[in-house]
Amino acid sequence: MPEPAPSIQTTGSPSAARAWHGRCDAPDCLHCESRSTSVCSAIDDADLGRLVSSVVRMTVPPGCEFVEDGAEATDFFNVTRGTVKLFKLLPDGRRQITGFAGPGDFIGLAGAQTYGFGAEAADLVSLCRFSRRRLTRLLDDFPAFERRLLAEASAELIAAQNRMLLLGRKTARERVATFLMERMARCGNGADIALPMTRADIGDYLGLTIETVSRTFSALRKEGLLADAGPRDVRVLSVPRLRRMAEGEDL
Amino acid sequence: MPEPAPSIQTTGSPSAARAWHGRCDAPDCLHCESRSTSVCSAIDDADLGRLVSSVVRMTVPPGCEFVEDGAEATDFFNVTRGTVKLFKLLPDGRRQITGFAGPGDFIGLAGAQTYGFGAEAADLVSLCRFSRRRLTRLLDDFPAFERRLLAEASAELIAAQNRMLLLGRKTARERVATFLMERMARCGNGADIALPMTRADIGDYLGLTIETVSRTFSALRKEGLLADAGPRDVRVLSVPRLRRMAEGEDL
DNA sequence: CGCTGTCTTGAGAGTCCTCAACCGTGGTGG
DNA sequence: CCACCACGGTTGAGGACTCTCAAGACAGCG
Repeated sequence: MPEPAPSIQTTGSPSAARAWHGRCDAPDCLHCESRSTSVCSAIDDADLGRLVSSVVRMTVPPGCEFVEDGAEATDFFNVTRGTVKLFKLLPDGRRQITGFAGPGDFIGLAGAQTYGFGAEAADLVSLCRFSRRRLTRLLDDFPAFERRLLAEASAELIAAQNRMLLLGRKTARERVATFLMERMARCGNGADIALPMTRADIGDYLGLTIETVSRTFSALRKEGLLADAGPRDVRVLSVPRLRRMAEGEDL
Repeated sequence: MPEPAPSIQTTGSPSAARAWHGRCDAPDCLHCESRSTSVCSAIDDADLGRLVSSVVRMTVPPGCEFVEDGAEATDFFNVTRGTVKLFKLLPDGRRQITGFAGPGDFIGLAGAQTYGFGAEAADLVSLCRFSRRRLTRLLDDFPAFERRLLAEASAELIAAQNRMLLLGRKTARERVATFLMERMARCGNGADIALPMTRADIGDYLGLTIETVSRTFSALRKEGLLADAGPRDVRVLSVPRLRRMAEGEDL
């Protein structure tokens, strides 16, 4: 934990927000970058006024932990920019990253009174914040919104089961290959993949150590499956082989 | 796969059902064993007629795989008795059990058109089956039902995150200890725990091999944390120590 | 230019897996 | 009736994959 975890910036505290964001946007749901992909797509343009009044837009600097495991679950979030790390900790510091949330992803499906996980910005992140009460009212008034949230939760549940298969039964190579396939899907299925997280993050995501992640990347490079494509990007040279490796039909 | 996977018995085929169940109950939601704990509790007694007409009651013998991974998701299930194994497979046969569903648990939250997992009865299981279409109609007509389903999904998501922490970061001892604590909670928090699953199932649930599970049980017995309490039951002799071990504050 | 943080690579160790043998139980059929 | 087999569980020996510890390269930044 190197950084002193800079505080959260919101539209509610304009001066502080300026320090980070340069300027302080009022929420503009109609022209939101994530309008079409997020849960908000379940609400018609005509009803967006209700949404705008329920939301606070925030900008969060890298390293900032804006959800703390065990804290009271007062708010829910929608990511509109950047990447968020969701994680759980053991008392001795071991960490498991349970997911990376990107633009359009909803954070905070807890049900319980307290969060069951922590959340930290991996890079510069923009969020929409809903208070628990306002969200409940939105659910009451917009059944489609609730339906969409249920669909979201179901999809996440499926993803979680895939992650369990990975963590419980896949080898290091298979894990890294799966991770790269996942990233590819998120980066538009091009061969070039952005990795906005550190090796430590990847390791904690895949249940491996930094060193094993690094060694596995090196091995894949040596085998001609992977190439560097920038300081924080890699290029997949053989998608089919990588896919087969991810599925466990190892070579 | 030793058994020829006996076919599913439903109230729709009474004679076959008799072969397993002895008799063939029509669904009686009002007096259901799981009335209070399942998602059905979100529907008032007065509206139970709608529920009864949407449900088929089934009895499934041990070893029967009644949901196949990748198959079209036509039905949803509610467990009323017994234990169901939910799992995912790799092509070479490696298996990860993603959860054990017991009485009151809902199976099938997929969202997608196809199941993302398989389901198999661990012992003699009773189920209520909803067709996808009927369930959708129930959701439309009973908002409380949908709300309850969302809560269920959220709770499962939290559980899934805990399982990721276990699979990614816990040692074999910690995994087994966590498993026992989970089982204890499910068996009413008494010191005696029922284990209706085999060592292979436990291993596939915890991301370990049969042998490691067996060895770990033996070690815990030798250390005085555990004792046999029947052919398929164990007794926890020191709940606090087991809990500490499960949390990762290992000894 | 030194500092810090990230990444890489190597050597050795450790946990868990693989392979194998053995035990006890329950069902089956000669 | 009992030998026989299938199955689940236990235990041992050896091996493998990944982790731990350590050192060094590199980039960003004060």
